[in-house]
Amino acid sequence: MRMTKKIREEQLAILEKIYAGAKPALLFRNPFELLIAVILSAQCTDKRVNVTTARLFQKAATPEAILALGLEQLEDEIRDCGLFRNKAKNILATCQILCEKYGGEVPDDFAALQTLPGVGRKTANVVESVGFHHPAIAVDTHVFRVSNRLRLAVGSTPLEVEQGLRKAIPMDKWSDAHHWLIWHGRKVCKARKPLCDGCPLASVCPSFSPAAEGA
DNA sequence: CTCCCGATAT
DNA sequence: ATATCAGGAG
Repeated sequence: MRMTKKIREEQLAILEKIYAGAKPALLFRNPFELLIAVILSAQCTDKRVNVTTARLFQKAATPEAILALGLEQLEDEIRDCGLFRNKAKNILATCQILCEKYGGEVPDDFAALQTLPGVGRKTANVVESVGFHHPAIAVDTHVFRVSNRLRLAVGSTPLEVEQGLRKAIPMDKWSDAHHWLIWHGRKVCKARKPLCDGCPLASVCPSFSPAAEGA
C-alpha cells in the first residue's frame, strides 16, 4: 500500500471517531502528581502506577512531603513499579530542584522540565500536553509502535516519529491524537499479538495481516 | 549500546 | 519461560 496524505487523513478520522474523548490512563490531581506518575510509568503498566501513586500520594503529595519520606521509604513505596532505585533517586532529586528553583511548583517550560532528573523528552511532552494543555505529542512505546505500523509517521527513534506526527496531524489535535494512538496500541494494535481481525483501521493499514502474528 | 527491574500477559 | 509495560541516564 502506498501511503498518501489522503490515507493518513483517513486513518486519523477513524482514530478520532473510535477514541473520541480518550483520557489519560494515569490518575492525577495536578501537574506535580502527573509528573511523578509519568516518571514511575517507565517500563511499567499504568494500572500498576495508579495503585502505587494512590498509596504514595495519600502519604506524600507534594515535593516537600516526598523529600521528607527519604530514600529508603520512597523506594519501598514505589518498588512494585520496577526500576525503583533509579526512579526513587530521580524523584527525590527532582523534588529537591522543584523546591529550590521553582517554589515547589512544576515549571510550565519544556526545556526546564527536561533538565529534571528522570525527565526526558517523552515525560516533558506529557506534562506540557496533559498537565498544562499545550499542544505537544509525547511518543511513548505505544505511539511509536502504532505510528510506524500505520506509516502515519515513520522513524527509528521516538524523536523522528514525533517530528513526523507533527507534520501529519493539525496542531490543534496533537494532544488528542496522542491519546488516540495510545488507546489503539493498548486495546487493538498490541505489541505482541495485534488484533488485526476486526480492526477498524484494517483497510488503511499497511501492516494489516489477518489471523497472523502481526507486523 | 547497556543498564535499571517488578508485575503481568501470553 | 519470555516479551512487554505511558523511558531515561551513562
